[in-house]
Amino acid sequence: MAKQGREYGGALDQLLELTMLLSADMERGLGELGLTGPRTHLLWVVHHQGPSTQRVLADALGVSARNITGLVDALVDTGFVTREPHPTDRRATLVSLTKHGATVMTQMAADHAELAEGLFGGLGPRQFGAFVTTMTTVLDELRRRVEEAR
Amino acid sequence: MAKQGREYGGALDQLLELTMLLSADMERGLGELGLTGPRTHLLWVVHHQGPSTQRVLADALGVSARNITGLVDALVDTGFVTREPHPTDRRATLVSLTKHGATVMTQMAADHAELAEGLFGGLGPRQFGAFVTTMTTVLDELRRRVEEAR
DNA sequence: TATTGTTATACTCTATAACTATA
DNA sequence: TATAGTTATAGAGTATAACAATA
Repeated sequence: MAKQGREYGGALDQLLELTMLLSADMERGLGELGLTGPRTHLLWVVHHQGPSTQRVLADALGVSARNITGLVDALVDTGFVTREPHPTDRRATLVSLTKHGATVMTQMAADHAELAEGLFGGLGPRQFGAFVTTMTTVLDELRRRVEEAR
Repeated sequence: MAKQGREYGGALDQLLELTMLLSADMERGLGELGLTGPRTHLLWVVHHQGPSTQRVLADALGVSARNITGLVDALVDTGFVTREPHPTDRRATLVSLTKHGATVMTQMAADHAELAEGLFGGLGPRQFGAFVTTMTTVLDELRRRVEEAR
């Protein structure tokens, strides 16, 4: 029992270390591009959903509208996005990627795929399949806990 | 080939979602205790390593000495730690847990174990063992990449 | 000289509240 | 009335640089 508990704790520690290394690995290089984590997250949403109002971005990122104003200001200043008037709602603005922003995000998607290949490419098909299955189970349990706690 | 790449990407997305949920789950409740992520990280180090100089804490957390001054200031103000003179080096100060700080960290370790049990307790022994083995492999690859990138 | 920690300054991300323009 | 976004204000975490006290 005690031994089992220690093993579980060790596995959680592995996940936490992986969490930290993964964010370090991803955010490394963002600085050279003039990007930060939150700004990249915003670009990621616009890259996948297309031109979006700031209200939509606030909900997607789970932050206040005021915060989006600041992030978009910075991304306009550094040439990643533009603010355009919304075609039908004159209160709203549409945030779109510039050509530079689109280029950077396309490269980032490729890097994402390369990282995935690097992390999992060394596993056998059986081992990889079992890992995905287990991750799904663990994720479901974690989602359940987070949901229940709200 | 293309299908394989998509599968790898999906697994990486699972890991990233787990990363976000895990930090959300852990930081939930810290606010009620009057703690934040970085302050808790500092307490965690002192809890495990015992009374420590600010220099040691800066290295352990990977942040500047200035930053430690601010975190310790806040933790002293809120009653989690004390600053004591170093017995032999009059330049340095030793940061120690107060009784309250120690109580909170002991409870946090118990919560950590409970979370691990909740996440992995539903897996069979075989499945859990395979998961740990795979995590070890993936972590090694990730550590290798981070090391190589420095 | 080198190291420990602080003061000074600045930037990023975050929040709430009050306000303007529009719906 | 309600919504989209901004200005005003504040707090946390982070950094570098200059400095004081001590090693």
